[in-house]
Amino acid sequence: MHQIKDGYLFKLIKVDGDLILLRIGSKTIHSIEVALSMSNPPEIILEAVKSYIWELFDCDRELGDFYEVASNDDILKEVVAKYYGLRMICIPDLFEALTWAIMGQQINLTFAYTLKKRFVEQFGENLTIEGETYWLFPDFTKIAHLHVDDLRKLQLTSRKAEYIIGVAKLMARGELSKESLLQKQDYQQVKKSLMSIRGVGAWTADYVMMKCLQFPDAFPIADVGLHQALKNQLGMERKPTIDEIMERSKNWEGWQAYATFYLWRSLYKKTI
DNA sequence: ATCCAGGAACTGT
DNA sequence: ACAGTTCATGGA
Repeated sequence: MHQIKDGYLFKLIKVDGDLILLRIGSKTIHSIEVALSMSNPPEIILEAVKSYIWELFDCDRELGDFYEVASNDDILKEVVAKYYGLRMICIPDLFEALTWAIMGQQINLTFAYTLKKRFVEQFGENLTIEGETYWLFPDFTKIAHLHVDDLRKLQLTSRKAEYIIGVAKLMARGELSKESLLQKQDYQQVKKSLMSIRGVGAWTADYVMMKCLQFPDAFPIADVGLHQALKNQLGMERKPTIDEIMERSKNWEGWQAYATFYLWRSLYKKTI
C-alpha cells in the first residue's frame, strides 16, 4: 500500500478515476512536500491531494493538549518524549479500515500483513512507475460481488471472508458510508452503528473510529498490543487487566486514541 | 509441540 | 447482562 525510499513515502491514490502516485517528503518539521506523478495537474486534483494528505496525517489535530496530558502521565511521558511529533497515521478509506481491522482480528500482525498483501494484489488496481509497482486498496464494489471461496483461497477464514464481503455489500448498497457515520458526530452513536455490522465488535469499532473517523478519544481498550505495551512500560511480569487499564487511563481523557497509538509505536522496535 | 495473536459470533445461563 | 465455547491459522 505504501513504500518508503530515500526518505520519501510513496503512495498511490485515485482521484476522479486517475491513478496518481504521490511522493511525500518533509524537509522541515513544519512542512510537507508532495510531488505528483501527473504533470500539470488541474487545481481540483491538487485540492483533493491536499485534503487527502491532511487527513492521512491527522493534520487538523492540535497536539498541545495531548502533550500537556502526557507529560504529567507516568506511562505516556516516556513514549511521548521518544516519538514527539508523531501524528495518527490514518486510513482515510472506510472500507480499507474496516477490512484491515477484520483481517487482523485474533491473528499475529505478520500474518495479517500477508493476508492484506494477498488481498490487495489479487483485487486491487496498480500502477508501475520506473519499475516499481504501487497498489491501491480494492474497491468495495468489486469485493461485493465475490464469494466466500474467493477469499478463502487467500487463507482468510470463512467467517472473516463473510464479514468482509458483507461490509462491501453494505457499502455498495449505500447503507454504510463514512459520511453517514460522521454525520452522527456522537461517539456512542457512531460506535453503536459500527457494532451493528456483522464482524464488527467493540475493538474493531474503536479501531476504525481511531484510524479512519479521527476520533482522538477512541479507545480499543481490549487490544492485546496495547496490553503488551503497557506491560513493557510498567515493567510488569503480566499484562494489565481491563480494570487496571481503565484506572490508569483516566488521565488520558480525550486523547485515548493518541495514547494508544504512541504505545503501539513503542512496540515497533525497528528504527526507521 | 505449545501458546497465542492489534476478536467476534454464538450459545447457554 | 454475563461467561464459556467455537472459529481458524500462522508465528515465535
